[in-house]
Amino acid sequence: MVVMTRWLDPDEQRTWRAFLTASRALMDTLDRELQRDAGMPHAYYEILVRLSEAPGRRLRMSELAELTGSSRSRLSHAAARLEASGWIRREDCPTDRRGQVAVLTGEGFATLAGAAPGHVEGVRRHLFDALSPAQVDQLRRISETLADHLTDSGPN
Amino acid sequence: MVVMTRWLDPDEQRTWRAFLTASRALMDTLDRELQRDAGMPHAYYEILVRLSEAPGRRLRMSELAELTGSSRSRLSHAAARLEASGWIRREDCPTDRRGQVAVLTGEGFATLAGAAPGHVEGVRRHLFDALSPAQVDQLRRISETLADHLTDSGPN
DNA sequence: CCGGCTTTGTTGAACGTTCAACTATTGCCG
DNA sequence: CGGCAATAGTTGAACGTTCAACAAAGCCGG
Repeated sequence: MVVMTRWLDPDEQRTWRAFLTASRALMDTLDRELQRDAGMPHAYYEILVRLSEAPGRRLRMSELAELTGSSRSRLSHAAARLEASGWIRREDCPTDRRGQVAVLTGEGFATLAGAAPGHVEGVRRHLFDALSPAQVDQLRRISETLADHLTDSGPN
Repeated sequence: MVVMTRWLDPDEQRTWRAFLTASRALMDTLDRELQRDAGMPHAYYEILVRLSEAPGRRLRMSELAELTGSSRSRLSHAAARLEASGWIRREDCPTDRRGQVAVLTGEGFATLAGAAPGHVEGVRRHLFDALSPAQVDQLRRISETLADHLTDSGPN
């Protein structure tokens, strides 16, 4: 038999909408700041960050896609742009002839170093400054739970 | 004097990344589900929802933009597409000759009614089912705090 | 009532993402 | 070894968003 939809009760509704509003506003704000101050969207900033943290400042496209939570296609397009900006370079992978390795250039690192302080300020100002330490802790647990839950039963 | 950047401590770092991962994964998942089941992105679904809740199922473009947290431009483009799909219609505003009123069509309402159950299931499954009642409450407070904080000192 | 300032909404171009199709290579199982 | 599914990455088209520029109408002080 067809199961009746369990609609959201008023509290759930309110939570869901507040979450939507807040996360959208937060992301939009940080995106706009980053675009203004560093000329790149947040997604591209994240790519540079991940590369900067990797040994040799280099990562397989595949791993980079995994780490940044983006599709291979998205990363490919992004890499093309980042390469055109001179911030990364792509090399053939020595151990897998199908593979490519993205490498952060000096210029890319410098751009990142220039953008990071402002961005961190933004994250602090718009996120951490607004919350109590207890709330930060709650947010971490909630986020980790959700992330686990979503990657388990996954993209289906 | 130039103030040294206050970097994120390890806990904050972890929280920030978990939040990024979780909210991106959640939105991506719901977006994909909605695209698959109803042929529209989540942003457009929200527009239809807001219209369906308004008296007369109609709203000024301006208010609609406010409610959905989108720019006027974004809403204009979205409205053009929604109109092309036959889900909304635009009329001149009787009281302000500059204004336009977006009206949900019968077809739009029907599409929304068809999409809603599946979407609500998705929200329940991917968000509420993963969290304890206490966490849902925490998430609501956190989100409302953030939303307030972001609209106060605002888009600057 | 006139001049300028604001508000409303649209437009086009540039950008970023998605999706499906495609190539090239690798791994695997008989 | 030979065949074939799986994996790595790219591509182009369609879509959605942003940004700056714009037209049209309202508002408001003199």
